Amino acid sequence: MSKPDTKHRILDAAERLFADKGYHNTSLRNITSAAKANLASVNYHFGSKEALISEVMDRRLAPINKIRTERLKAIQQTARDAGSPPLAEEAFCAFIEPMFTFRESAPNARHFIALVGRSLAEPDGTVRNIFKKQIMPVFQLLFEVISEALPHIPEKVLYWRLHFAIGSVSHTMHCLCSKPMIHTECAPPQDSTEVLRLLLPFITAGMEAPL
Amino acid sequence: MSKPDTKHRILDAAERLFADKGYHNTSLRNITSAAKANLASVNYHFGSKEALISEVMDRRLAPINKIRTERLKAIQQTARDAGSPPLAEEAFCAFIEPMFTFRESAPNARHFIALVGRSLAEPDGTVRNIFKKQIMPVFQLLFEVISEALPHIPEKVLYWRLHFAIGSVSHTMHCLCSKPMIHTECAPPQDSTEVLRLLLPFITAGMEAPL
DNA sequence: GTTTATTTTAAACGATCGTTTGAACTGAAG
DNA sequence: CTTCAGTTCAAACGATCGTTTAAAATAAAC
Repeated sequence: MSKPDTKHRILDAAERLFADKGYHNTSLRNITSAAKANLASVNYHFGSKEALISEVMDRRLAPINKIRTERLKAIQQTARDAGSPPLAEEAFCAFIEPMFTFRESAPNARHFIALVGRSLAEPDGTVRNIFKKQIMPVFQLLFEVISEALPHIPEKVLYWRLHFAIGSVSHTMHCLCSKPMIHTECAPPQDSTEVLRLLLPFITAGMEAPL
Repeated sequence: MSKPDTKHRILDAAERLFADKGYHNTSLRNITSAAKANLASVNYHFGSKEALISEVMDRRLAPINKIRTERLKAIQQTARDAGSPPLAEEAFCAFIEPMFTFRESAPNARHFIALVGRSLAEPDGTVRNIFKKQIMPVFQLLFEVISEALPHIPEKVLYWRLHFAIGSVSHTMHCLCSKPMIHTECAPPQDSTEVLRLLLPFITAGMEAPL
């Protein structure tokens, strides 16, 4: 951490500001002044604003997606060895839990989670494509495992249900940081694992719903 | 439509561009040139960019939310008259279907649906608050009806499940306009009512999931 | 200590933003 | 025809954007 200290500070500040105000509404001057760095240092260390957001996303998503992939493949292998289908709930847990775990792992980690939660809804292709590139293989694998878990459900139905589930997850992730929508009393969860324990049964029941 | 023709053209162009590129990434020059209007006409007719997006949202949301409210109140009244709880699926249908119906009602209506779907994920408070102001009473009413439909489920659980359901809905609404996430073959629905018929059982099963 | 390579800095670049201005145009009322 | 409110228009406002430049500062190598 001796030399590229500036780089880290920029990444941290960018992560927080992108999550709070969005990509287009955050200027490089906002970021560099928050990071106590010179304006030109962003273009020096990263090349461009787009390369910066790309690196902001990648440094967190890569390890998280690695864990997700490992867990999903383990579930797949265990089920095949046992000759019985995997559990849909376990598959979704493997997909979702790493995000919640990371969220609690560091004081500023929740900013990134909100950023990721918003990524799929980003109207601009820049952010969305960066996120898609990272998440697509995991989605594919998740879809595989879910297909094996629920072989009686047609692929097209499964596709859309997975789509709905992703909506629940991403909406939850970026809402855990902001103000509650309906009831002020219900909203603030100190420990987000409580939300995970509510989210998993919801998704599982939806996925397994009768046709 | 004789005099304020420009106002309509601006609203339509703004609706499409805000949905496609987002609020901050769409300039008034983009809008006025698409609407074949003068740059200053936005500030003349609306006052500001923020007042414009507000009117873009309101002119569609107001009638849709009126329908939703009427249907939800009718469900509530019918159930109370019959002395039996309402059906959760009917309540969600009353909430969701008007959006899908509107989406198919005009060739350009789908742009607005995408805009609304993104609104809750907007990092900027401007757009989100405009949308919240319109949607909050409907959310409250929906929560009421769902509470009566599922009285055995604790309020806090119900709150979060409704939260998850809203995530599914909004994600679906803004994704119906863009590229599919996973399978190219599954995605493009000509008639979005097919998606509604898949979405409702998913949400209902999730809401009614065992504790 | 001198010479390299790396990083930081202040200043400026051209472009675009939302908004404002004041004159030109419009069409119906007097 | 003249008057006048309503509308459109070209032009400019100051501010901010992402990026670039070239010099200054720092660290590393010899």
